Amino acid sequence: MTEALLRIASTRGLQAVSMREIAAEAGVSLRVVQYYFTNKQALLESGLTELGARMDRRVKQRAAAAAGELTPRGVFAAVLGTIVPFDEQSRLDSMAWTAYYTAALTDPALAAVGLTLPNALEDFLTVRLTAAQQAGDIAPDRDPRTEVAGLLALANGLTHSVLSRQRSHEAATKIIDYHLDRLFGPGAA
Amino acid sequence: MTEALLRIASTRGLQAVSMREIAAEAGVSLRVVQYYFTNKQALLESGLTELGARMDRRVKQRAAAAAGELTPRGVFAAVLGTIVPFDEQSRLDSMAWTAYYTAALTDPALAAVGLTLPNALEDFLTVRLTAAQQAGDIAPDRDPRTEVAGLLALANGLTHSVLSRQRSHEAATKIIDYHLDRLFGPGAA
DNA sequence: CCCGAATGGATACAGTCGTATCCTAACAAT
DNA sequence: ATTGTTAGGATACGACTGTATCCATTCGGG
Repeated sequence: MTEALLRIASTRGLQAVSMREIAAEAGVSLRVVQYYFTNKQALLESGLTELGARMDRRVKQRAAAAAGELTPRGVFAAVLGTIVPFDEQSRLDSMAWTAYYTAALTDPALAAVGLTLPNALEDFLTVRLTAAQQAGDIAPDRDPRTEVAGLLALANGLTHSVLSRQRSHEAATKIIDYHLDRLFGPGAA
Repeated sequence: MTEALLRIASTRGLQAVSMREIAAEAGVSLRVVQYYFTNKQALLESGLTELGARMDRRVKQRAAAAAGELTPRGVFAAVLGTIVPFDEQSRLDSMAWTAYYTAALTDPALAAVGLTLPNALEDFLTVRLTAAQQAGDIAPDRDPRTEVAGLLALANGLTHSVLSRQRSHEAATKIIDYHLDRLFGPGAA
């Protein structure tokens, strides 16, 4: 049901999401949609929550795949590489995510839910980078939080250019790797 | 009239834009809105065009203010510094721009208009950076287009974090300057 | 057995949407 | 002076929206 919502949001936009459209997409009656989600607001929030859960799942999946050698750089490559859409499903999810992000800019209720994950991500990576700095993996004159903010902003910006088909996933990944090389590269300690 | 449209789009979102709302905001009757813009589609496109014109004006204004010493780095600082919102008006315009960008992801008609300026910007900066490279201002092993793409993505990502009030304009500018230092810094030639 | 809760189909309601139509004015050119 | 174009007020239309109501099932515990 929430899947039907996200399918519509990612292909036709959040403004095309109506209770009747979701009912049709999910193959149920309007009443059923009303039954499981009392409000449209509740429905929208459930979509955002599900989107966050998917993102979380993807990061963990990717981290598990690259397990064993979880270097600080590996963690960053996994997380940032997950933000930029890399297959059709993650592209669709990114579309929906962008739609939600934009809606949240003018809808405080959505903003509260939507900012949770990005903030958690920034905190998580900052902790990791601070630890990496103390271990001598990156130069001491770098400010971990600023670096993390820059990398996340870069990943988000690249996501946009990938979504609008200005750039391929590979091109975006190369740019990220380039920046990670700079951060974790030689002359770090 | 188009101003009324952008005022609504930037404060209440593009989905809150209706012909009647614009009429009320502009203090005219519904018929007048219909008269000057035959379609809602035409109305939306006029808003996007106006938004691009404003952005263009701002860049030129900033370039003129920093005139005289138009180093390659100065050009980049001016352009990227203009992308990240720096006052209330540019913040509102960025809000509207984001709304349009998102709408364009699922509306081909808007995408055609909306991709013109970003592409022109990337081309413009790439030409500048290529020239700077030939003049020895940046290292020969850098790929100008890739660098430009990375910087624009960074500026766009930072814009988002500024809009959602995760970061101040000053913090964003500092991150950009840091990256420009790296690109144009010593050891370039 | 049966009765209340969970589940869901059908339909109705008031509002908003984009668009179209009908009717005045004003003003410029013939 | 009349005619045509530009400009705009008032209102109507059908489509769609979120939400509410009324009713029919199904099903598990008393």
